[in-house]
Amino acid sequence: MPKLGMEPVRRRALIDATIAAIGDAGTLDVTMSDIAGRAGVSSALAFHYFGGKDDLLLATMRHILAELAADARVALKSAETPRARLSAILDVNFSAKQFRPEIIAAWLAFYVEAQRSEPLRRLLRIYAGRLHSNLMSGLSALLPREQAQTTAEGIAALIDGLYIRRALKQGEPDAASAIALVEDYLSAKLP
Amino acid sequence: MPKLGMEPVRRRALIDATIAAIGDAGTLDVTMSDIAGRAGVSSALAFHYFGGKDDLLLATMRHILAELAADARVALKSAETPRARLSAILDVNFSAKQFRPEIIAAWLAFYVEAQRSEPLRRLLRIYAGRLHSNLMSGLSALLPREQAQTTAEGIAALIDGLYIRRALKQGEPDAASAIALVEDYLSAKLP
Amino acid sequence: MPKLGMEPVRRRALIDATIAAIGDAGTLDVTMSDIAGRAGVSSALAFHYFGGKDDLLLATMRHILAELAADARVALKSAETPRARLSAILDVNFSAKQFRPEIIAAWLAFYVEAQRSEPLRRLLRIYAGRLHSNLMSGLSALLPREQAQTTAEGIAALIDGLYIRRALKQGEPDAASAIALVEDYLSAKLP
Amino acid sequence: MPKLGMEPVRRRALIDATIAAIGDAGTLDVTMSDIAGRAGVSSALAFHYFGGKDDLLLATMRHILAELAADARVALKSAETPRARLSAILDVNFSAKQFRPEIIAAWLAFYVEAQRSEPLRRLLRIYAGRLHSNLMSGLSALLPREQAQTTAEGIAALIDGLYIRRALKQGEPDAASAIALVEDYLSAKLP
DNA sequence: AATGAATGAGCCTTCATTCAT
DNA sequence: AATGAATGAAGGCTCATTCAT
Repeated sequence: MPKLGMEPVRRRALIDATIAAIGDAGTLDVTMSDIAGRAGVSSALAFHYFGGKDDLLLATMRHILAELAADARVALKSAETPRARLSAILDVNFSAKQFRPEIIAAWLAFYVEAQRSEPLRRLLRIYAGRLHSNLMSGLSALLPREQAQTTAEGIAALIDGLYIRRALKQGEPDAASAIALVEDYLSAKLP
Repeated sequence: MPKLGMEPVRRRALIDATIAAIGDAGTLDVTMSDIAGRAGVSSALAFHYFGGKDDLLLATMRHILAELAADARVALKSAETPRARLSAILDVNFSAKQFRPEIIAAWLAFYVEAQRSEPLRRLLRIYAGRLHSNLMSGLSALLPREQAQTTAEGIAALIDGLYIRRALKQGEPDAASAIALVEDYLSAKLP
Repeated sequence: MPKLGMEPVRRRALIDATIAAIGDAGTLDVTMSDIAGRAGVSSALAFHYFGGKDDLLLATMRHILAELAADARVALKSAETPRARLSAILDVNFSAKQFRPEIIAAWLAFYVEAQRSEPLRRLLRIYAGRLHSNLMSGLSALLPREQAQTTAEGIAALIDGLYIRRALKQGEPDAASAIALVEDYLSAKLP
Repeated sequence: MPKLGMEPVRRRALIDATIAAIGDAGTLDVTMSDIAGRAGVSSALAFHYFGGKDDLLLATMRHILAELAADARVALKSAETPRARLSAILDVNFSAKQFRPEIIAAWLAFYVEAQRSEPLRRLLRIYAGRLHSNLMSGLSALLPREQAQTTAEGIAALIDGLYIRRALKQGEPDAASAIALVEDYLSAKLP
């Protein structure tokens, strides 16, 4: 029973289904039919709205990054000191919403795919740039320029490293200890 | 004209071809035909020697890890202080032989695949364990147990993070600055 | 705001769009969506007015043939001798309006399709019959019955042959030389 | 039960099956599965040997034209006068082997497709050139240059026209009357 | 009068895998 | 030891068509 204004609803449902499918499979190697099935529509509709598999995947990654960016924006708004900004960023990156098996799996899968897809690479680079500048917004008040840069890179690498290492473990991700590890790094670096 | 004793030669050629193929593609999503073609044999031969694609892939990962382990063993043998052991480990992980685009790509691809393949996950866990104990063999003499543990985990995460972040860059990997970053971390942590 | 009396307007727009689409594609293998898009309406409307793709195609061919018949009727009206009738027929068939790339493409495509579609075949046969009788209306005064028949068939085949051979050439169709060729044939046949 | 040296056998079977399929359908719009099924193999094999549908289609047209060229070569070899050469060409073009429903259907379908496919267009142009030069090899001894050219073009157009008009008829093609028509044209043109 | 929403069916293509030789 | 021959299964994508609004 066709209704009007379904487009945004379907788009969102398909993106959510894509994340779920990738989360289950641990790869981008999921079928359009699977995704569409999870969203409760035919695969043809997914093509109708997104044009093709690559586009759906790209839209999905874009969605994930947009959520992350929105969360970060909110968290930073209530941080009152540079040090608090840093903790806020970590909290967001390892929040219950982000540090979930599905999101982690999608994250990794997209990283791998980025080696082949220029648009995807661009997307991830933008995210990396945003993370870096967010980190610098806290670090540059606490460390000399050079050291701030190095530390920002270190934190970024640590975050990605902690994400990827999750792939080897089973059970629920342990955000607390991940955060603790990065905070420990920060403590060692800050005077 | 069939020759005798070709088996080890073919196996090695196929594994090298697999690494090359994965390196070019940036995924495990390479065909057996492509791999066999690169090795100069028919794809049927790859099946003959390895049984199937998964097995070939597993053998390839095993080979990469074995090389890494061998390199580490050699490097640690000539390290004379605990601190030197740590640097030796870093040097090996970011050596010209390991920190190459192909190996990096394979690494990532296998990490992702590990989410689906138990044998692969086991393999990577063994490597992670080995890295951890290698790091501890240096750290436990320099830091209290607890701190040594945390630092070892931090370094391991940093290494993986630096590997994964390579996927976003182009051009040759910059081993020197990767090492510098980890060494900087170490300096901050060690008294 | 729905308007009244839109039906004939839409039907005509859709038929014109069909000719244009076939002309561009060189096949009947055009999508209803493409056609509807060119006509500025939704594809559902095309179904509403024509019932289905085959019906739209048939209506289009019918339209082309009707135009041709109308042109022929006018041209023959002002022809005063049998010989003039023949030239008039040729002029119409190779007129700027008929001997256009789009029409030629449609023509061929429909001929091919006629092998599968009985209604289409009937349509083309009617056109063939009309052409034949038009030609006879000139020839029978100039040649004995038998010879007139043969000549009419020859001219008809020549016309179709000249149309089909256009498919291999590029650039604008050269009506003049086509007409010259048939006129040359006529001159040879007429005493 | 795999045998060696099957390649040429399969290629030929697939080309024959393609002609048959096109003949039955009256279009190039036949499926690879249908073709492969007729040839008694899986569709995957058709891809294996030909690379894709377009390539198989092209190979099929090439095959048809090669057969025609071979027949023409033989027929011309035993023609002893210029006039005999002309009749020989007609006999070949309307021989029982060429003027068959399947070949006619394929012919037309390829003509239509030529509007879209450059390689196909090139192929048909080569055939047209060959027919023209064959015709000129007879005509240039019988008519002044200019007239010979025109006549060659006329005959070529007549042949194609007679082929295309077959699409409207049913039952077996009537080669005799087709030849008679062209011969009549020739008689009128030759002194 | 007109369309957005939705889908079933089908096609091209790829690939891991098998097997007789 | 090595391969040519062959295929089943699956996936991305397209399109004519329907229907409630």
